[in-house]
Amino acid sequence: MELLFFAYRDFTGEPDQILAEYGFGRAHHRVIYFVGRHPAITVSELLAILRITKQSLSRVLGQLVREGFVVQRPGVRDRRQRLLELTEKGWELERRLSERQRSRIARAYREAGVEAVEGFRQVLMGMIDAPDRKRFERRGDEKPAAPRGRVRTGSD
Amino acid sequence: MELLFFAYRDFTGEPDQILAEYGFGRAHHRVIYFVGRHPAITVSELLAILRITKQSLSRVLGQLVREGFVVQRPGVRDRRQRLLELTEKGWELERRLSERQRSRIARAYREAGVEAVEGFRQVLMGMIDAPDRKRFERRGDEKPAAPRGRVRTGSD
DNA sequence: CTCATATGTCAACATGGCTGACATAAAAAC
DNA sequence: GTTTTTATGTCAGCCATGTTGACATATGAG
Repeated sequence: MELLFFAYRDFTGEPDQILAEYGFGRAHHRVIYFVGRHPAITVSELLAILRITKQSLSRVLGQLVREGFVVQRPGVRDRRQRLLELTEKGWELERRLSERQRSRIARAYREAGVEAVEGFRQVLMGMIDAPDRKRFERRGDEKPAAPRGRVRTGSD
Repeated sequence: MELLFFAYRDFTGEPDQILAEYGFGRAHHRVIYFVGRHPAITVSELLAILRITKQSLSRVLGQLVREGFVVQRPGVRDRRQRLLELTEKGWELERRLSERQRSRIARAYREAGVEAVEGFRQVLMGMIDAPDRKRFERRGDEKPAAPRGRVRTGSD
C-alpha cells in the first residue's frame, strides 16, 4: 500500500508544472487524458470513469472547450449526446503531459523486465472493481469505453 | 496508465464512507496511515512523505490530535520535535480503514499469483523517484522513515 | 402525447491544497 | 554566551475541485 502511494504520488506529481502554464489542474489532465484515449466519448461515459458529478466535470470541461482543447459534436444515433474529441491543440497538450509519464513507466518496465510487467498488470487488474475490468480485455479489442448497461447488438 | 488510474481510484474510493462517519476526509486517512506505519515519525518526515505544506498538514493533524486519534510527545534527542503516534482510538480507526484495502490487495494477489506480486512490486518501485526508494529496501530492515539529509553515524 | 434520458447551468458549500507573515523553543554555530 | 538556524505552530486569505439541490432544454422512446 505504501509502495502504491509513493508510485502514484510521483506519477501524478510530474505534469503539474506544465498544467500550471495553462492555468489548468489535475482535473483538466484527467479529462484531456480520457478524451484522448477514447475519442468520441460521451459526457456520461466520462462521468462514469471519473466518478465525479456533472457539475464538477462541466467546470473543467467547459474551460477546455472554450479554450479550444476539446470539441463537442452531437451524436449521430442520439443527438442528445455531446461526443468529445481533442483538437490539434488538445493533442499537443496531451502529448506534452503524457510524455513524461510514459517515460517514467518505460523506465520502470525496463528496470523490471517483461515478466514483472505482466505481473504488474495482473495485480492492478485484480484491484479494479469487476464492472470496470472489461475495459481492459485485450482479446477482440472492441472499443473499450462504450459498454455500460444494456449490451448493444452488432446491428445497433 | 489507464489501469493505474482505475486501480488507484477503486483503491482509494473505498474508505471514504468510514471517514465520513468521523467527519474526516482522505487527508486524515493519509496521516493516520503513515503515523501507523511509522510510529514516532516527526512532523517534517510526514511533510516530506505527503509533499504538502505544514499549514495543510496542521489543519488535519490538529483535528486528529484534538479528537484523540494521534498523540504528540517531544523528541528525546531533539526536544523541538513532536513525535507522532496513534492512540488506541487511532489504531482502531486505522484498522477499520485498512481492512478493506488490505483485503482488496489480498484478493488481487490471490488472483494474480506470487510471481505477479513480485513483478508488481518491482514495477511500482521503478516508478518511484530514486530518493524515496530506499524506504523499501527489504534487507537489513532499518527503520524506513528516518534517513533524510546528512546520514548519522552509529554513535549519534 | 407523455415520460425518460443526456446534457447544461446557477448557487451555495466543504475539503484540502497553496502563499505569506509572524511566533516560539530548542539546537547548533560562532 | 550571543547569534543563527531549525522544527514546529498559527493566522489569514486564496484557489482548485469536489459536493448537493434545483431547474432548463432538447431529444429519444413508449
